[in-house]
Amino acid sequence: MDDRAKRIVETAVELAERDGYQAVRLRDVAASAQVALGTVYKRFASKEEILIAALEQESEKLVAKIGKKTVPGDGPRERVRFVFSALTKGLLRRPNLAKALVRSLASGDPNITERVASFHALITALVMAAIRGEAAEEHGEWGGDVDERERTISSILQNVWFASFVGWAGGLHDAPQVLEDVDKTAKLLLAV
Amino acid sequence: MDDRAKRIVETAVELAERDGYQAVRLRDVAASAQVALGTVYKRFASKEEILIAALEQESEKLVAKIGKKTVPGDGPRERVRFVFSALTKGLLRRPNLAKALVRSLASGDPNITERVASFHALITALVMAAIRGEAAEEHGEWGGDVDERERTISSILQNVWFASFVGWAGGLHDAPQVLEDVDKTAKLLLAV
DNA sequence: TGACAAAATAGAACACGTTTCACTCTTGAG
DNA sequence: CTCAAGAGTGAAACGTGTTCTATTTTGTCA
Repeated sequence: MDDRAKRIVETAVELAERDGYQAVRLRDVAASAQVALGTVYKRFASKEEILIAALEQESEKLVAKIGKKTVPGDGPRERVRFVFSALTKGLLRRPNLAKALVRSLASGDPNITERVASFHALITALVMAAIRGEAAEEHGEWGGDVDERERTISSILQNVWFASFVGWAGGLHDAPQVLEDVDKTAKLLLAV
Repeated sequence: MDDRAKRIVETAVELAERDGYQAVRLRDVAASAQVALGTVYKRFASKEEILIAALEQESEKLVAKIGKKTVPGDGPRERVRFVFSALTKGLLRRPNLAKALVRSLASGDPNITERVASFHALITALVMAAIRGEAAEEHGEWGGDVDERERTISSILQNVWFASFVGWAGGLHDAPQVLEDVDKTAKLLLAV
């Protein structure tokens, strides 16, 4: 990502953080990033793509912080709770931004499918590492020893988290509920 | 819902079914429904609200069909599978419509929170009935005997289904995967 | 340094959701 | 039957995402 692209994403993040999705007006983004509107569209195909790039950036930051060292906690359940708590709190630190990002994530835009998938993969790696009590850093090659059951459980937890997060974004319930939903699920799926 | 409102929703459904969300142009909806654009906005606050009304209508039809009689199947797991299968297939019969509806459901628009919640409740009732092996019809007053564990499991299954459905709508995976995700979850959460 | 292709720019233009307005039609109370 | 109030209408207008174009700037290479 070149300099201009970075400024564009950064500006979008600032606007989304301050006033939410609808406040990310591309003319404003362009102006704030000191770039022409045409340049914005040279870098990104749509508003959604800018926000997905922002999600990628933000989630990578978060995951880097969370996944760097071994997840603390005594058993899988506690570690899973830790990871989702960190993830949720990290995102909720800027609620408007989080809502805007979730909206893009759930937009169903076929052009961003790949990025959505990679976000999914990122979280899966994190959760699996938490279940096993490892650091997620080495998400490259952990060979064929991926337990199918663990993968399934990670996927379920992630789906529950995502759905609940979308619910939060839509005003269906508050933030602690998101964590509680994940926690209840973990209680049923993980022995300890 | 008066006559005009019905025509509006019906037209929106037709357009969404034919060519998806972006094809639901409100000027076209108005024209096709033989109504002025202002009348559309007298009935519905936004495009999202029209689509949510459509979702309500469609899901009520589906649930009526599914929930009328006792869900077939030998154990909770089989019955849950039946319900989600019917739900998923029913929606996938018109994929473009389904995608458009999911998009509205996940839009995060605060103005439709209540309808989203009631959709949620509808599915929950259906799933709980399936677990118990009852008909969902009497979702009114089944008193204080709502098993907390059953409610939690229903909620998890629903969340997994929703998240996976959103994934399908975004092109992340195909339709059978949605059912498989739910099924795997049910296998882990329900004894039989 | 000069020429030229690629990239950036300013700004107009278009599409569609949404709002507004001036006008007409329908309806129901008296 | 009359008429005021509300509902419906057609059209214009606005905001913002997206596209297009003509012009200028930039970076590379001879």
